[in-house]
Amino acid sequence: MFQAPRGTQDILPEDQPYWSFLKEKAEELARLYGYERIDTPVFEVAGLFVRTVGSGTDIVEKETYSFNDRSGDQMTLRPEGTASVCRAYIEHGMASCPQPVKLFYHAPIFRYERPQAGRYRQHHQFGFEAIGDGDAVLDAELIDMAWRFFALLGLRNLTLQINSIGCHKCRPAYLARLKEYYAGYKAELCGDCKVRLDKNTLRLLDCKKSACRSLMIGAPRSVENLCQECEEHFEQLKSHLLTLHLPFEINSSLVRGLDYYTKTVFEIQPEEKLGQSTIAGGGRYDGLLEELGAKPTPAVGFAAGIERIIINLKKQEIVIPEVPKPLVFIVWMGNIARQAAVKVSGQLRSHGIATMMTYTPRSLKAQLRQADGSGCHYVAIIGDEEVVQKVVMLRDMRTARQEPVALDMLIERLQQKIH
RNA sequence: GUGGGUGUAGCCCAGAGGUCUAAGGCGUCAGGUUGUGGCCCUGAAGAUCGAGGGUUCAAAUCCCUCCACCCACCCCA
Repeated sequence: MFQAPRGTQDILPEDQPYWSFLKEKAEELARLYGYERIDTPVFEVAGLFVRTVGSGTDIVEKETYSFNDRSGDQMTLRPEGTASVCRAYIEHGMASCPQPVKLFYHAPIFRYERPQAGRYRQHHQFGFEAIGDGDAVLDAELIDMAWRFFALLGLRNLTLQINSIGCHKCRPAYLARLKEYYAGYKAELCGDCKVRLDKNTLRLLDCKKSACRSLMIGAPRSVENLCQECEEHFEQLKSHLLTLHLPFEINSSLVRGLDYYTKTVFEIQPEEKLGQSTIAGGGRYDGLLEELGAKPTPAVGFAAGIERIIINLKKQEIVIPEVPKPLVFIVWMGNIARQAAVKVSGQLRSHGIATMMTYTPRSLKAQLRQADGSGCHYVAIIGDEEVVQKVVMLRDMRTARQEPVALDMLIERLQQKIH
């Protein structure tokens, strides 16, 4: 038997209300902050991600789904959303639009990882990117937007952590200091961190091993090693966040796994951690557009993981709006009545009235059971009697009352019921 | 990629070498007379016991391999 590929999942009807709910709220959020929808291809030329996310990152180094197409070009299923949006911004000359250009998307994301709770090989993200403005006000607005998203969804007990990791001017010096510090304790570092020392110095800061964590306390902090521009930016960001009453905390060991971040980085997590905890993360990426060949263009963005949000909505038992059920279920007895049922169903639907019906002959009892299970508010019963009298027996399943309604009055009557 | 756990019908699960021709609940379908649902009752369908190999007179039950899922690490949404 075939199964869905490892780390992927079918989204069944019972879960769809969560997905529609989230999409609605994301669209509401986008409207609220002036973001427009963009969709980009599921796959891109492989080099796009190598260039932006970084060749040394885990995402690019060992997690991509890549393939050669029939002409031999190397393609990659997108492992994140930002690079594609930036590519589209450049490709369509959006630098000529009023800046910043604010775009949002929701898209499947592919990463070849070992699946576990809240971590899949195909997962879905909402992403919001604001390209073309470097002011800290925009960072603050974006963080405010991320925070508001979860408020709109009704999620409680979240934490907002921010940090600044500097820019291409001040970061090299900071990294050198950090490396120098840790090099002095090389013998005490865990195996992973010995590798990080040379390859990914920033990540030394968020190792979870207790020995490394105690070293982290004395480590130089990025926020204390910013250049003047970055420091001012960070100060302004904090001030604007306070103005917006956002309950942020500064986490100086917050770093992100993509190379393109500069200055602001932030994450939102549930207090009660279940498995993979981060439900949204992002930051500023002032060097990314330039890296792709555009003139220097500042930008900020964040992404939120849909599956992880749903896990938390369920955990917090948040009630999702129900998807409405059809209004009418038509049941019938006998071949002549069947003809009438087919005709009525067509007429109802032509008038926008959601209708279900029985197909194969069954006992009236069985049909009513099915109608009951369908959740339809009304059942229209058609038998020989009704056909002769040109009526249907319209039964209200909630009150269990029923009355004959003339066929030519049916639509009008049902439209009244809707209001 | 590393380590640990689990794997019995669509779902939840009993079962711990012969009494398993695998039990129960939910769900599905059909009935409980002649045109009426939600409760209740009856019945039916549905399982090569994750797959393959082995041990044994005998395996869902023991062993090995593989696969999948779950959990942690790693990484990230």
